[in-house]
Amino acid sequence: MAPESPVRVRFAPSPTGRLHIGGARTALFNWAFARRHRGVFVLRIEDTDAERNSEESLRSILDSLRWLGLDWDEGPEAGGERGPYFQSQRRELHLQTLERGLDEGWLYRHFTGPREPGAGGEARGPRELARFPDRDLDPAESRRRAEAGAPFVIRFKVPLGEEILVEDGIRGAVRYRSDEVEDWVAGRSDASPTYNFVCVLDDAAMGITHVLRGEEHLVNTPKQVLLYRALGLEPPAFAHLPLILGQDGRKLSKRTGDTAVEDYRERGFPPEALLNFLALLGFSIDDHTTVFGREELVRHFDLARVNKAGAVFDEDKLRWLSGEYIRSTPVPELAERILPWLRREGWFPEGELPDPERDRLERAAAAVRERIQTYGEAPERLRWAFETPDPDARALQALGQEGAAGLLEAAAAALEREAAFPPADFDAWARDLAAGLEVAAGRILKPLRAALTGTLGGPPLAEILGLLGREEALERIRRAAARAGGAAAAS
RNA sequence: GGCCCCAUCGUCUAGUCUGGCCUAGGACACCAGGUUUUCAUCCUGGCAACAGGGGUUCGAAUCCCCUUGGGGUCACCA
Repeated sequence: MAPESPVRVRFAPSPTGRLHIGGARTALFNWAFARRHRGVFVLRIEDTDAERNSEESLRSILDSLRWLGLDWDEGPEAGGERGPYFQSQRRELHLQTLERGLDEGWLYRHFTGPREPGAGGEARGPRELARFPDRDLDPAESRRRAEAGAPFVIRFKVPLGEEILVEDGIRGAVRYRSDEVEDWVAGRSDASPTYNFVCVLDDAAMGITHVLRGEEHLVNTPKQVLLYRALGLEPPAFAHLPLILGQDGRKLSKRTGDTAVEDYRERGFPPEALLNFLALLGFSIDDHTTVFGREELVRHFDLARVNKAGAVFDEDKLRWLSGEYIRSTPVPELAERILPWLRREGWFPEGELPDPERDRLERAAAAVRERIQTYGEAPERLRWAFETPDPDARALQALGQEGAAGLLEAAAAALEREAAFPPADFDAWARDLAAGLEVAAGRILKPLRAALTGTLGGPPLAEILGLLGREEALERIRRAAARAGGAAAAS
């Protein structure tokens, strides 16, 4: 792009629901494109569907964008010179332009009977495009009937026999013949303008230079290009992003799984991971870079590197990436991140944590860091530490082993004798203990683990001991010893 | 069905524009082995793809055509 025409892109969601994964990816690519070209990223709210709009949706969308770290330069709560940023606030311009189109003859009133329910709808044949006789109605007559109260919608009078060339930044040249474009509705019977109409007016008013949007909009493009022509305006550059597909290979929808960004947030995916994953859907930096952050994305973002084919949303890969980010998070920060989930279990109080609690939290974070892929998995991995464990089958077996009771008693006694808790060099301590009792280390360690956590997996014993604390640990060991096979201890 | 888009491992992709360096590279998943007191992490190895057919060319994953397959869209929703 020429330097004198700075890039201006926009993300234009309608506040009729939470931010969808597909929308987030569109926002991300627009954001990256703007940042890459030192341009402006605009957020515009398409709130023209009064029926379905909600304040709650708007809040949720802004929230999700911010959570992902996608900051907008102009838009709600950011302001800007090219506002308003709520579509509904441009109503005056929209209505005036509707009038103008009628006057200039590129729009016409289509007088409808008592609410023709959509001209077509179902599978339609080749030439049954929406063209209506009112197209050629005398303007004066048209006005007269309107004033007489006859119901009508306003349609775009698609010129016949024209070629419409869309130079798509991702797909290249896409050609349409205007004869294949229907006389689309620009103004509803209640006088409100429709999406295709206002979208163009707003993009023009806001000086949008590049429109990057989902492929489902590709077929809208010829309609919009025709409108730009009628308006005597130069259309922006278009680029249609490949669709995000569900496991079934179709456009991602609620049927296939979670589709809202908030769903992933609630399940405890780090925003960096979701962002990274989204960037990988239809884009790649090179032949080997998989894990990268926003800065790197911006540095490398290029429409030429965006794919044409749709991409299946693979949650396994998202989970892996998420685990990757968690493992690279420093313990104190990870502690902070998983805290909300642990609080939800009632394991930590609200408010500032006192030092002992903070220490416990960090030990907990360290214990799960390499064992979870989402923050949401932390509680299940840590339950044993905060609640009395219920030994599982394998743990029971370990506890029932010959001599388990005696070995546990011996371990408890040895632990009690140690000045430090847990022993400074746990491995050496365990070795010595095993040697003293003349058994293999595993004979002691397994039941110990079972007694402490109720399962045979989990973090290293030293960490378990540290997290539990001397008192609780000893109590668990003794309690388990009392229940373990005591008779066998003698043998 | 009309129109439009697309087509490399099961999945995300590199390579395609600017044919040869591709006996097609990386990642996820899966399988096997190793490290680890356990689980996990980590390391090593393995499995696995150019949809099919015609051209063009000395040479095609790369260019052209056809077929097949998949998707999008056909609202007074955006």
